[in-house]
Amino acid sequence: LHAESRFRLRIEPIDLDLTLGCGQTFRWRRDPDGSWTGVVGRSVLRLSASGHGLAVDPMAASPCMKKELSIYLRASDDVATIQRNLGRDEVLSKGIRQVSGLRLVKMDEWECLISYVLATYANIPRIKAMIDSVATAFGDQVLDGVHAFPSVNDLREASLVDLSRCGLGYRAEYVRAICEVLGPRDLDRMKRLSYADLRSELKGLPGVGDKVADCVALFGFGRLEAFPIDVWMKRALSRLYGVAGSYAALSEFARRRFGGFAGYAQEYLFYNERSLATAGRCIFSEE
DNA sequence: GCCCAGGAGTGTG
DNA sequence: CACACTCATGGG
Repeated sequence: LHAESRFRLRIEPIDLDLTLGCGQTFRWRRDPDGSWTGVVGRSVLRLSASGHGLAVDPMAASPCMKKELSIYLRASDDVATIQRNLGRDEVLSKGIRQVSGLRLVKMDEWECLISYVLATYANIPRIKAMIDSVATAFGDQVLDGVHAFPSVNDLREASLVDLSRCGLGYRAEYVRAICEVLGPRDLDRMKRLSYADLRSELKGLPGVGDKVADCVALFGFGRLEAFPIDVWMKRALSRLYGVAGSYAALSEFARRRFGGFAGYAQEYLFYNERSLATAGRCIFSEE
């Protein structure tokens, strides 16, 4: 690890508040000046808006950080095409331009899996605290007070007691069990599975049900057709589309309605529903 | 102190 | 398949 100077990343459109603050990823914090500092792989990066992209200040740099960040922020996603596609939806059509800077992220598969197992039945501030605590306890320090997310082997060596000390509650047992069940090459192999097969294999892991499996498929494995449905999405689907029912039924609704970019639609709707609850503001409304 | 959380697992009707 | 109950804990 060595210090490196600031560089630019061409990526457009992107809004850091929307992308890093919407609750899809948990290792970023917003600085008072509007920049965001977080951990990607073994790099610690400070991002700020700059012209047609981002200015990146590496606080701790790793060899492939530019490529890693580009992948992480899904720089090659053609947001204009995605929005044109989703904009055919009557509900999304009106306000979709306001969230054009909300990009999905593509996290490391392992980090994403554990993060969303921890995310069950907890609020976002607590999820961040749990993940920071796990990283601090078991991950390599890459900068003063900042630790990379622990590898499979790092966590495999952690005892259940030490995991519990991170404030994970009953989730500690899930993490331990996943370390036990998951073979060293399993996640790599799963990258080649179809969405349906990937989903069903993820659901075979302890602590992974319908919703977590879809989150990991979307934010970890980059399957844009995945449409995670949590309490917020149930509210959104009920309020905006008048639909309710089982996970399978709502999934089928989303698949037919939003198609291969359902994941983007999900994050737009998730952000919208949460900002309605927390700030009383919303972009999308029912017909 | 109370409430609830980007649910999952298990048991029962 | 639908529902009920429990799970351990901390941030708001």
